[in-house]
Amino acid sequence: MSRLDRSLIASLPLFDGMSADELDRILQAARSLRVSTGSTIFEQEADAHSFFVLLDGHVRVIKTTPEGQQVTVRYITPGELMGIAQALGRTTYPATAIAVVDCVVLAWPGTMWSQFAAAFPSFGANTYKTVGERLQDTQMQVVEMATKQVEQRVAHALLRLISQRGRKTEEGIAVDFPISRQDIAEMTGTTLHTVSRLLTAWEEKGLVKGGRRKVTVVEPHRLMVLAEGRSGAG
Amino acid sequence: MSRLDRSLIASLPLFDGMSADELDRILQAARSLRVSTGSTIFEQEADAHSFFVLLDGHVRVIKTTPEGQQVTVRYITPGELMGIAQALGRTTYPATAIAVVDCVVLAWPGTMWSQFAAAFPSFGANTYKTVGERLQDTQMQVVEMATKQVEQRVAHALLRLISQRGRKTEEGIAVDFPISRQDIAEMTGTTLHTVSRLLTAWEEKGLVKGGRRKVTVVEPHRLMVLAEGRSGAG
DNA sequence: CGTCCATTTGATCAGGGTCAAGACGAGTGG
DNA sequence: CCACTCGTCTTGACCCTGATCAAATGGACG
Repeated sequence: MSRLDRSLIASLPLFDGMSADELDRILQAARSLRVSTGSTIFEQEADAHSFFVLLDGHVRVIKTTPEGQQVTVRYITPGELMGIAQALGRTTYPATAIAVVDCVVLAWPGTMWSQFAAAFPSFGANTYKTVGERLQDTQMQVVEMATKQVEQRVAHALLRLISQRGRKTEEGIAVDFPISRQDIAEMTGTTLHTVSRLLTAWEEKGLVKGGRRKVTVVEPHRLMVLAEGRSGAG
Repeated sequence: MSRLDRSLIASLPLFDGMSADELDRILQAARSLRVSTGSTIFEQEADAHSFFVLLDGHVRVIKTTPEGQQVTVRYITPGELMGIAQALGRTTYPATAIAVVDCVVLAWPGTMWSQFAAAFPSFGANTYKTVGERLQDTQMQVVEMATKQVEQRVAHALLRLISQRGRKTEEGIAVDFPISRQDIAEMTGTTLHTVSRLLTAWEEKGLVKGGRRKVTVVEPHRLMVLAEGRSGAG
């Protein structure tokens, strides 16, 4: 295995304020993995042997119910932590992580998490900030599911996708990894049929442009109006 | 104001592993408040001047949408932290907290949170454990809302209420604070009408017993069967 | 060229929201 | 002590959103 260079992680907010020497020490403990599309990085209920940072690619984090239904909890972008069961006081992973494209990740033994947090205060603080942000995101999602119609939820989900993982094209802003109708349904608590119907309707109105495992938002602003919902919109 | 005695907090898990001296130092910085039923302890979007520990009573934490709809995020039990915007890296409260009965709370200036976390590592660790647990609870809730029918969600909510805040009576296990149909609706993302119909139906089957702002679960086990839902239940 | 997967689209229908009244019970003021 | 009022709860009627069932179409890739 080739030596990991500190430039891999130096620019990540997670390691903000750490010296070159500290970064090297952290990297020494890491191993880097290539994960091919569709492979599982860690699995719900499994022993949390490691925690990870995604360097490149995109990861979908899902929870599966006892009945086998899947709910997508979040997508992970390069630079983000994942599988931090230790930071949540758990010994098993609360969800499953699947690479939606070929990925590069760094992995550390789970037991090192508390050492890192103690030795590098900014690392601990940044992790907890991440956890705090995820709590707020998740609470927002609960509010949305409790109060908004499916159409608004799907519109919101699309807007979040393009704002955080969008890529400009000549047609508009596309989600820069393959995403199916089923995937969107699992993010919003609906069915692929409903998502398909919505996207078709929006495409007819010129708001979006679809494709096989592909969505491009043509008119973000009008989609935003839709996402706000009917109250006050006549 | 009378001096606060360390016995008030010594038994709380949050302060586990702290010496008498440390507890005294923490209490010196605290002020205690009595909050009467229905009063607001802190308000969504307001500047997070303080964080709190509930000593006695029950608190409902709600989020209000721009359209004015309310969603109950959680109920706080004695001993729990609340309003810990600082631990989430925020300067404003993400939700509103309302006393559902007369309450006693301790409050500390928000600026002290990071000092506490630094000076008393177990305090910091315990807080983050709380945040982690809430993240998991909230994710569970998302999964439930995405995959379960209203009947199952309401059944689950009731079971959680009595398991965490239940009081045994001769009729069964009652929620030990006043809770209306509307409150239950706001916890589960439905309407008071649907909750009312469900409770009436369950009462006819002998599962629960209702009352004005009061619910008693007579047969937790049968309610649990309902909460599991139809898949596999015939 | 055939197979597999994603997507589309139609038809049906039920869960549960909305609208509308009323009943019930608790607290209040006369 | 009673009448009144307000907030909670119940119940009926209706209907809409979105799930379910079913099938066909269309690309992508081997």
